[in-house]
Amino acid sequence: MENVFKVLEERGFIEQMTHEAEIKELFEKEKVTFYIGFDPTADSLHVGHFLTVMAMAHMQKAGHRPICLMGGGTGMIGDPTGKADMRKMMTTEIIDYNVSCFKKQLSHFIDFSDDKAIIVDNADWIRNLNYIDFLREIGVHFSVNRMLAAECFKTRMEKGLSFLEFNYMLMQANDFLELNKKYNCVMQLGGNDQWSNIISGVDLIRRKEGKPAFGMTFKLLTNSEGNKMGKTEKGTVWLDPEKTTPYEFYQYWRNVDDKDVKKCLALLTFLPMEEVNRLGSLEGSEINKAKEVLAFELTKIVHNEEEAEKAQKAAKALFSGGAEGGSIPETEIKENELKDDMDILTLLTLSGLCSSRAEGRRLIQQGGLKMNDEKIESFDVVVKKEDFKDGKIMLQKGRKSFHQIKLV
RNA sequence: GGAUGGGUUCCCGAGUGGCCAAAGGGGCCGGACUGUAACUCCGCUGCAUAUAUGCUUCGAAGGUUCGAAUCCUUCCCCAUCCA
Repeated sequence: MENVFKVLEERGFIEQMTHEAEIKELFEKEKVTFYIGFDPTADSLHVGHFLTVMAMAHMQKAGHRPICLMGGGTGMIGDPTGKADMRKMMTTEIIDYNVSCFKKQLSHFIDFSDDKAIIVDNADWIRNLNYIDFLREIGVHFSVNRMLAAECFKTRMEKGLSFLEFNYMLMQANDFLELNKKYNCVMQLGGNDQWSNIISGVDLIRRKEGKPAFGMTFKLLTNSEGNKMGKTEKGTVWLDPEKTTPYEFYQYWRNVDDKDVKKCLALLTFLPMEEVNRLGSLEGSEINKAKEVLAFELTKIVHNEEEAEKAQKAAKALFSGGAEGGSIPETEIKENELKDDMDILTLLTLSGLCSSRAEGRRLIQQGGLKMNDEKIESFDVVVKKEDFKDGKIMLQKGRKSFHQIKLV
C-alpha cells in the first residue's frame, strides 16, 4: 500500500499534525478510518471544501476509509473560527436542505459503495442533546482558560463572541468522540483554520477513552497575496453548475496568477507530480499552457470531461478565434419580447452583464462593450432582429466577459 | 442591570443643520500596456431619465425645522468597564 502521507506531503497539502511519527506509521500499517466535517453554510460546496475533498480522495485511493460528516447539528451553532462577525442563525429547514445538496455533490468525488466511505450527519446526535448530561460528560473536560487562549478565538475576543458560538468547539470535539466510538474513527482532517477544533477532539478522546487519536490539517487555498482563492467579484466559485457555470469555473482557473499555477495543479488535480513540476516550471507566456491544463483538469473532475471540453472550446473560440461551439453563458429572448427592436441597455441588464442601466451606460461610455465584435459607441443603439446572426448575438464586456443572446 | 463609546454607501473610514449621493483609501468595473498573467497609469463606482433634474440611501420608527447623516424621542444592535 502506498503511503498516503508521502503523497499528501509531496503535493503540498499538509500544514500541521498532532503526532507525525505515529501518523506515518499508522498509514503504513492500517486501514485508517478518518473524518472531515462540512458545515452546511450554503447550498453548494465551494473551492475551499474541494481542497479537503481532494485530500479525502487521495486517502481513499490509498485504501483508507473516509467519513463525511455533515454538520446538520453544528450548523445550528455556527463555527466562529476565523470569522470577524457573528454568523446569521440558520433555520433547520435551510440547514437540512444544504446538507442534502452537500451529500449529492460529495458522491461525485468519493466512492460510497460497499462501505468504502460513510456519510453521517451530526444532527443525529447533536439536536437531541441533553444540556446537563452534555455539560457533565463533555463540558468537564474543557478548560475555559485554555479555550480563551486558543488562536481561533483571538480575533473574536476583540469583536465579541456569543456563548452560543463559544460552544462550537465542544460540539466538534464531541463529534470526533462519537465517530470514534461508533466507527472507530481515529483521525480528523480539515483546513488549517480547524486546528484548534481538531486538537480539542483529539484531546477529548485521549482523555475520556484513553485511546489514541490523531489530527492533521491542510494548507488553506490561498493565492500568492495570501487571499483565499475561489472568490471573485461575483462571490464564491461554487461547484454547483447552476451557481457557477462550467465555463465560468474554467475561466476562473484559466486566469489564476502565474505564481499559483503549480500549487493549484498539485492540490486540485490528480496529475502525477512529474507532470505538475514540468508544467509549473514553464516560463513567460508558455505558462498559459499550464493554466489551460489546470482549468481543463479541474473542470473535468468537478463537472465532467464533456463540460470541460465545451468550456475549453468556448474559451479558445472567444480568445483566439478558434473553433466555434462550446459553452458560453447564454440568455434566451423570445421573439415577441424583442418585438421590432430593443435598446441595448435593456439587453445588457437582461443578460446579467450589467446590474443596472446606469452601469450599462458607463460601460458603453468607457468603450467597454462590443456586440458581434463591433464596438458600441452610444447607448441609444437599438438591437434589431437583423443583428442576430444565426439567431444569436454575441456581447463582449471588457476584455474577458462574453455572453450570448439567443432568439427563440 | 449601570456607566461610557459606537452603528455612514461592497469593505475600512471622514462627515455634527443647508455648498452631502456624502472626503479619503481598499475592492469592483472599464480603458491603455500585456501572455485571457503580474506590475503600472488613467477613468469609473446609488437608481431613473438625462448631461440637468427627479427619486431612494447614512441601525429602525417617529418628531423638530423652510431644510437633517447631522438636533430631539423611543426602540434595536455592538464594544469597553462595572455587577
